[in-house]
Amino acid sequence: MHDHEPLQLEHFLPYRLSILSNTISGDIAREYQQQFFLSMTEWRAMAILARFPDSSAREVAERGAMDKVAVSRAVSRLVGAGRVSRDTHDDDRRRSVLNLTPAGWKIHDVVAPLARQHERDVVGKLTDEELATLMGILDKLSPV
Amino acid sequence: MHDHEPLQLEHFLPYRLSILSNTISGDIAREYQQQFFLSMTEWRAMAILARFPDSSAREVAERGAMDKVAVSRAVSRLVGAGRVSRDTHDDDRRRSVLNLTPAGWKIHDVVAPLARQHERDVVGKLTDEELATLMGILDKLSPV
DNA sequence: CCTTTATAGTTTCATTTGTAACCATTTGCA
DNA sequence: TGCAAATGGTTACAAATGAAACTATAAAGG
Repeated sequence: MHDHEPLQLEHFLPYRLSILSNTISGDIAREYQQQFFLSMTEWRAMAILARFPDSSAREVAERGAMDKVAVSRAVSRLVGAGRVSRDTHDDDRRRSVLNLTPAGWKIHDVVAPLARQHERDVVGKLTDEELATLMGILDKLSPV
Repeated sequence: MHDHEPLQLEHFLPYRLSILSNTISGDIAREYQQQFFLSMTEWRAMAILARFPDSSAREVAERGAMDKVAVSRAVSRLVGAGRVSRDTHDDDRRRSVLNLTPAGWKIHDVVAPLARQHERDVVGKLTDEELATLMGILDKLSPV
């Protein structure tokens, strides 16, 4: 009678991708959350500020594909915790100028290697060719 | 002096994967959320029940890699909306026996093709070889 | 100039989510 | 048996998130 055609979730790309991504990100996050009371958004903001000092909140949001409210909140907490400094831009007083503080760098220098190691563990399961293909696929599929 | 070695987020796999996955899942979700007031978790539960009728909440959680609280809430809403029926298992009265109702199937039969089409759009950007490699990678990296 | 419009960022409020504690029932085993 | 441990599921409370409204500053156009 009715031909319902359920999805085969186990072969459904968006679903599989979402599980994999959550697993990987979650595994890393758990480690630094315990040690530093650092949310994923906060860590992402810190990583961006490490790489692009003097960014404004908007730039952090753009580079991290996060929304500006999330960034605003993450930055307030980071500033409150003394991990990020917030100044006002000289030429545009709406804009903030964000940077890691020494305390922020100290955390960064623990978490970044940890994240890198975790990535190596994941990537280590792939052949060089698979990795290359995967990066190519990400380039193709990713927005921007 | 200090050698801080910031992460290169733009080449950092967990980060790129997370952006891609959120983009893809978010795009699909936006469509059915508007039309049916259906959260991603609810839709996922429905898709699982379509494919595995008579599942218990725990089975839904397991198959969907969701946590049991999320499932419990999604199922209550679905039952409340008349989209899923909940009975008690004959041999184990702790266990629920869940199924799509006719109203649930009706929604399923709209959303499933929509999801499939969206996947085709995404997958269409890849060559056959890339897709095969990607699925292989997902098999390798995925838990279970 | 001075008014309108755009941009940076924050706040507020409702909703969602995550964790832990909690019932009810069932299972394992002394 | 009967009692502790395990399991299925819900509830309660705190924290995270998202959308919209809001403030402050800057840019654009008459």
